Amino acid sequence: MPDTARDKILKQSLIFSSLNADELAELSALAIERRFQPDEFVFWEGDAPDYFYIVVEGRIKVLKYASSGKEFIIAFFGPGEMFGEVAVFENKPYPASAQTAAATRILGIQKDKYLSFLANHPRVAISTINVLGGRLRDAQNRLKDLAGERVEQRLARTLLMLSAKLGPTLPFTRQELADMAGTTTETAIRITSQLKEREIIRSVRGKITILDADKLRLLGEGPPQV
Amino acid sequence: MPDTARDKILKQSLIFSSLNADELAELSALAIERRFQPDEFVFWEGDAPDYFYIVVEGRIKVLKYASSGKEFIIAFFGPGEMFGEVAVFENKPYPASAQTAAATRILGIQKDKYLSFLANHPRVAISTINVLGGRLRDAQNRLKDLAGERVEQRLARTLLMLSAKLGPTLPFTRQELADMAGTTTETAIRITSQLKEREIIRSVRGKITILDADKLRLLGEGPPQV
DNA sequence: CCCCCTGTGTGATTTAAATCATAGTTTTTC
DNA sequence: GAAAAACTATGATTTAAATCACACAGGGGG
Repeated sequence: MPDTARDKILKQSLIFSSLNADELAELSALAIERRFQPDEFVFWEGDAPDYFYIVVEGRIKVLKYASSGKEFIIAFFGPGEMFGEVAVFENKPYPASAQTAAATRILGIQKDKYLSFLANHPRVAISTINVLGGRLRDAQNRLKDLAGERVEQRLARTLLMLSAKLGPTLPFTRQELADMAGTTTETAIRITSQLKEREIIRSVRGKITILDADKLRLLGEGPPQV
Repeated sequence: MPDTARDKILKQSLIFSSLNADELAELSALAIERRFQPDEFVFWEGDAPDYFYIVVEGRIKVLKYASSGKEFIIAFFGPGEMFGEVAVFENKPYPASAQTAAATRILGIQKDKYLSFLANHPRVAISTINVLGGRLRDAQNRLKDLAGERVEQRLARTLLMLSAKLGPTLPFTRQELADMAGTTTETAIRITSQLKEREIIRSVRGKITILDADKLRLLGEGPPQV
């Protein structure tokens, strides 16, 4: 049973863009589709990794919990992006949980099937390496930020990172922002309020629009007192 | 000119273990060797990524600087481990600097040559995916720690992570430990002094030996007050 | 239509950890 | 073999950000 939306997503996905129609069909045949309501969990940290996933429609939040229960958001993923891959390529339990942030359709491919597909499609393996490389680069940047930058700068950089991917209008609450930047909701509210004051951002409930990316960049780069 | 030490390292390296003698020779022919004194820089953050590297002998420290100048150590790499790979697979400047931590020999392979080698050796590509997956997992764990755990726990986890790789005796100063855990030298000294008091670790200048990994794990996992 | 929950906003207080300061001790260097 | 540098140590003080506490607005669901 052909599903055009599904194949279109696969084709447009960064990892599979090199595949021709036949190969896409082959891949598509391996996949099963799952549908979720908002806020459902696709898997939990610690689960055995049977599947690796690609978002077809909607939004996935990947997160971990600190020992205090505090949530840390590793990333949001949208259509065409893969998630759950770390566990699969390592054959260890999922290192984080995945929760839908909206009504979401995803494609799941069984670990073993995907690994043999990879072995037979070197270009897909290379793309996978590229995607993982990019994620590793991002993670290392954030590590440095969390270890050495202050909250205001971390928030500024988080906003910039998000807008590089999603454009100037960001569909996140202050709480989500805080959970991505490693701070508290109150602090995130305080700082974004200042940014509104200075007309660097605009915001309505659950949405933040970046008005002046340059100023934000300045804020993120260095301490204001320098 | 055959170099047995060099070929041995390649063979033992996680990424190349699947290659046979011919393939190893092919790879070896692509590589050039570079030698460094301690504390020299192999590349700087922002440099154009011409080469990707494998450590033959010695130790490489990969690090980034916060805007304050504070150093954050992303990782140490020893014989058989690759570094500088993120930049190469993404064709962007090196996202971090690499400095030798001892007299060090490394093998460098030109980006383009390595990419075509990968394309022709799917098993190496798969191994690369595995290594990147592992590093991504580690990075995400550390992100969560830096965002949500307190310094004592971060230090405990840093020690455990290191000892999982290197054994119970760790060749690091308090300063290096601090730069890995995202804290200051003074704080790292204070906390490790407490750990010595409680006979969880032992230490001499520049070396830390873990005596009681279980207690350390307990410390790292949860807040003591729970 | 009203209630409730979620998101935003702000003030007061606390606290963990950074910063500043000083010193002893071991290793390296000239 | 003396001097310098690196590492460890510890006390006092400051500070950024968390925590606690309360209030209000708007949107969605019953």
